[in-house]
Amino acid sequence: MSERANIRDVAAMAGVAVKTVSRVLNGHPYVSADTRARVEEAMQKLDFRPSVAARILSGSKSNQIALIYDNHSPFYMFQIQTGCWEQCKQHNIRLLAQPVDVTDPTVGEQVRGLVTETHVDGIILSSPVTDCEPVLRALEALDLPFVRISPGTNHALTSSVFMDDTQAADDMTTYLINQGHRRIGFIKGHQSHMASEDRLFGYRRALDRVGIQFEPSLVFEGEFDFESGVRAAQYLLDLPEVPTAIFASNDDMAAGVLAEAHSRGIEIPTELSVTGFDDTTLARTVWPPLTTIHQPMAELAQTATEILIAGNEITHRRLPHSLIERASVAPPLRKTI
Amino acid sequence: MSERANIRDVAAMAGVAVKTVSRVLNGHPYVSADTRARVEEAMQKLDFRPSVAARILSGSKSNQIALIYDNHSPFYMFQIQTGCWEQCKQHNIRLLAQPVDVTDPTVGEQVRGLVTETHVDGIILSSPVTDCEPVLRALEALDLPFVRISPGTNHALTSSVFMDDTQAADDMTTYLINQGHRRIGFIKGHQSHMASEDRLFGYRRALDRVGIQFEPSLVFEGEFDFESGVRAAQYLLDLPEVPTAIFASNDDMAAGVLAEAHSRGIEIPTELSVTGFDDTTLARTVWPPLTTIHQPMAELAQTATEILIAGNEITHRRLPHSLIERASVAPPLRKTI
DNA sequence: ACTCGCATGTCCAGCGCTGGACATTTCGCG
DNA sequence: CGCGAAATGTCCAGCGCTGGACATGCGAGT
Repeated sequence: MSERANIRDVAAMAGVAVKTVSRVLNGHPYVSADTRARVEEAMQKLDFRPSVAARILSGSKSNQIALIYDNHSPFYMFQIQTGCWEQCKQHNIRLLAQPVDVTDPTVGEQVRGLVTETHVDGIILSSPVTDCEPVLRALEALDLPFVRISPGTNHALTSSVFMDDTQAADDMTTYLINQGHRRIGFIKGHQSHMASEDRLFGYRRALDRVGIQFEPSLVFEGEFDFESGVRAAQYLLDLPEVPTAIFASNDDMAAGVLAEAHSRGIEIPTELSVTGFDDTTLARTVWPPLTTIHQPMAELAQTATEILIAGNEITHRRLPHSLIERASVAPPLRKTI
Repeated sequence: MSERANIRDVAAMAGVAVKTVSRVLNGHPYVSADTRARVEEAMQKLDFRPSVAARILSGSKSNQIALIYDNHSPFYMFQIQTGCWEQCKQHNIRLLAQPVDVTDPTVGEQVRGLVTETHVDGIILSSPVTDCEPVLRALEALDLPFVRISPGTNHALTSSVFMDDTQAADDMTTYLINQGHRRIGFIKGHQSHMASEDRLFGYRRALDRVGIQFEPSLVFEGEFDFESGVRAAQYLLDLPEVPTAIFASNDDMAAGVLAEAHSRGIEIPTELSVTGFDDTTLARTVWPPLTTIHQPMAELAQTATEILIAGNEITHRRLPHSLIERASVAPPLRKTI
C-alpha cells in the first residue's frame, strides 16, 4: 500500500496509455477534457507523484527554480523567500533556496554547480547577488533564464523587478523637510548594495529642490546593520551642530540610532526625528515605531517568480513604494539655520 | 566547452573505468589512494557535477535532505536554516527548505509529496512541525529517517536535539527573584509550541522553590508575536497590583512589553524589569537591550543535521542554554508583598 | 465519400548513473 | 611459491519518465 505509485499504475487505473498520462502531466494539447479528468482522478487516488529525478533525466523541465541569496538580514530574506514560495506553490514548482557568499571567489563555480547538479529551470537572484559579476557570467554561460530582484546595475538582457529607491529617499527627505527639518543626517548603506547610492541620491535631490545646501559631514557610511546605526548616531549626535532628524537608509540602522538616542536620554521624536527604510517588521517592533519607506519585498519576490515562470520575454517591472508614517518623526524643537 | 561533463568523460580523462569513477563518487572501499586522486583531478578539470537526478533514479542516495518548517519568526527560521545549511555544505549535501502550514489538513500529503518527488534521504523537523501528528505519521509510513529540533513530545523512535526549556525558565525566574522581584508577570507562548508549557513550568518551579505563591492572574497567554506582547503588557500593567518584572517567553513578546511600557512612560528597567527568551537579534536591537535566555538555535540545527547525516542510531542531544544579562532588568523600586 | 484535425495508442531509445555479478590482475605475506 | 585480499575492469539491466516517429480511430466540414 505504501509502494509509490507509478506512471504505469496511473495509466492502468485510468485505462489509458502511459503516453497519455505523460501528456496530461506536461499539459500537452490534444488531450480531451474527459480523458484528462479520468487521468487526474487516477493520479489523485493513487497519490501519484511524478519523480522529479526521472523527469529531469528524461530531458524535460525540472519544475524547479532556485533562489540565490546572500543577505544577512533575516527579515529581508524571510520576506523574499515567502514571496517566491507562494508563487511557486501556485504553479506547483519547487523552490530551492540557496545561500551563497558573494565575496567568495568561487561563487561562480558554486552557482554553476547548483545548476548542473539540480537542473533548475531558472534562477531568482536577490540583492546583492544581483550584481555579483561571477554569478552573472556563470548564468549567462549556462544560458539559463534568471530574474533579478532590485538589481543595482541595469542589464537589458535580463528581467528584473525593483522599486524606485531614489524617489523613495526623495519622498522621505521631502517629508522630513515638510515637517520643518532643515538639518537632516543621512546614514548610507553598504557600497555592495547598489541601492545605497540611489537612496543617497534621492536625499540630495530633495535637498536641492528646496535649496538646502548638501553637507557631506551629515552623511555617515553604515553597513546596513544595527551596530553601524549606533556608530552613525554617535557620530551625528556628536557633531557641533547636531541634526534634528536622521534618515537611516534601512530599518536596522534606524534601530541603532534609536538605541543610541535612548542611551543618551534623547527623546524621540520630540528631540530627534528618526526614519528608516524598508518597513521590515523591525520597524513596528522598536520604540517608537519607525516612520519608514515600505519596500514591497514579498511582492517583488512574487513578481520576480511570476516573470521567471511565465518565462517569455525580458520584463522589467517597477513596484510602487509608500511612506509609512508611524511615530518616530515630529517637527524639530528648535529651528536650525 | 560549456557542455556538461559526463561520468564517461571523467573516466576517459582519468584513464579508468566508469565504474571506478562511480566508486570514487560513492566513497567505496577498494579504491587506491592513487586512483582516487587521479579521478578527482579529472573531475576537477572537467568541472564535473554528477547529476543528482541520475543518482536518485539509479537508486542510490540523493544526497539531499529537507528542512521542514512552519514558523513565522524570521529570526528563528534564519538561524535554523543557517545552522542546517552550514552542516550540509560541509558534507556536500543539498538542503531543501520547505515551509508548510501545520494547520492545513493536507500537511501529511504535502510532506509525502515532497519526499516522493524529491527522494530526499532524510528530514529535519523544526518546531512546531516537530509535533505535527500528520507529518509524523507520514514520515513513519515512508520509513524515512528524521530528526526533530526542540520537539515538545518525546518520541523514543526518533532522534532529537533540544534545550532544557524548563530549566532555562527556572534560571531566568530565579535570576529575577535574586534581583529582588517577588511579583513577576509571565507571558506564555502559544499552545501549539510545546515549549510554552515547559517554560511556564520552569517559572512555577522557581517560584515554588523560594516559597512565592503562584498567581494565575500574573500569567497571560500570548502567541509569540509582538502584538500579543503588547496586549499582555496592557493586561499586566492594568492589574490592581502591577508586577515589578515581566518575563516574556520569547523576545518578540518582550519587545511588545517594552513598546507598551514606553508608550505609558514607564521607564525600563528602573520602574519595570523585562526579560525575553531566545536571544534573537531582536534582543539586541530594542531599547534597552533585553536580558534573555540564549537558545542555541544555530547549534541545534547544526547538531540535528549532523545526526541526520551520520544517520546511525537514534540520538537525543541536549544543548546548553545560558542567561544573557543585558540592560532590561534592575532591582524593583518598591518592594512588593 | 473524402479529407482534415483532433485524440489516442504503440514502440523504442535514452537521460546519467548505480548495483550486482563476475572476471582479471596485482601484491603482500606466510 | 601459492593464496587470499585488494584493486580494478567488464557487462548489463534498470531507475521513471519523456520525446520522437508513426499508426489509427473518429467525428466534423465540404
